[in-house]
Amino acid sequence: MATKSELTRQRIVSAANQLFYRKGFNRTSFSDVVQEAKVPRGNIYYYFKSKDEILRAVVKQRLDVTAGMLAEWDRSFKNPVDRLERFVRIMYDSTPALLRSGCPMGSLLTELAKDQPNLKTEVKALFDIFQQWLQQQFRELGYTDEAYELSQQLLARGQGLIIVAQVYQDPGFLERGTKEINRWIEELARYA
Amino acid sequence: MATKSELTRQRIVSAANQLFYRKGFNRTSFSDVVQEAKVPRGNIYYYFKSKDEILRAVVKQRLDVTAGMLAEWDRSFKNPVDRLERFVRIMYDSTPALLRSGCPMGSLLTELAKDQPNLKTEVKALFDIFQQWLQQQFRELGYTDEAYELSQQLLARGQGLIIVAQVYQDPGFLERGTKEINRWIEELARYA
DNA sequence: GTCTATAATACGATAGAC
DNA sequence: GTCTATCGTATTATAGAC
Repeated sequence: MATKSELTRQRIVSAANQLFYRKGFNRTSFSDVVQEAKVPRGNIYYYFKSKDEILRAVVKQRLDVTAGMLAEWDRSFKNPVDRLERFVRIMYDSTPALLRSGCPMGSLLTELAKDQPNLKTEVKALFDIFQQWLQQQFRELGYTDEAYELSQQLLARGQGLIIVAQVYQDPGFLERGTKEINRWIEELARYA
Repeated sequence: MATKSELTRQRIVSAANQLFYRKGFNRTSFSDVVQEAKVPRGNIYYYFKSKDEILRAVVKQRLDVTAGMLAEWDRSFKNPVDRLERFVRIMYDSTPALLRSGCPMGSLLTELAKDQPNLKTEVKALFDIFQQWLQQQFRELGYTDEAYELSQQLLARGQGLIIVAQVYQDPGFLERGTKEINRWIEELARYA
């Protein structure tokens, strides 16, 4: 049920989600969140009793959105190559945001992995959902044993591309990189 | 001249350097730094008038250390392939630190690129010094026009490897990845 | 349930004694 | 130059009125 309460809570989570991406988790204050969400100051503690809990809600929301997206891709594309290339295309499609704030899951993990191990574990789930889906695609391509390794390699390639493109503010590097990844995928498919 | 003042300053920079790597820049407080450096509380403002200035000193120190290391590699290895593979070996040699805290320059840049553009620019210099050295090696391999692109690709591969290895706490992924990069380098050398 | 006022703390930074 | 004491601010979090 979409009570007023539920909607307010949702606004807080969405505001926090954006801010964690644009400013980072540690530099985002409660003041930032309530301002962005247009919720009165102390009210946030009615919904979340700590900042960590907001992060958990943000991760859960991202997981839900991602799960929906992946399910949609599964329906839209019958061929695992098309699915993998659809995944790669996110990087191309969201170039401006990636150049500005990096990878939404990679940058968050990098920040929290340093000395917030509990929060890092939460964020790892964002990698897991993509990794498992990618692994499934490689399995369907015929790479039964290598599927896990290949899924990690694809994630690593994406992360590396995004960071270097961000450092040098170079959308072309991102574009060339995604094309190269697609060539790699097609070659894997050919020799499967 | 190594006055007592200089040594104290150096201790502050070294402490900050370690803490920025292990905890991140924004989560490292002055209290952390003076405690680690064993310098009295307010004393730090005699040497640095702001936290940003400490970061600048840390970057400068890292640049000096890196420049010395690269010069040493230039002396030790005559072959650009050997030099490139020596570069790749840092990742293998520093596996435990990378799994714990990520790439010293990549993770710092990811943190600061979000909404501290001035500090991001400072940290970019750490990428530049490696990038230019790598570009020079690819040039010497015969890849005149492609040297810049190849240097970025090598940086990107390294960054990607480190992040995924850190997410999954998987030293094997890092090791296999560095070997794969070496194969790539040798193939480039072969077809130069 | 919703919101204001405010506590409690940690932060970066300053003033000024020695 | 070195250090202590402390300021002003921003932070997370709470108490309690409505």
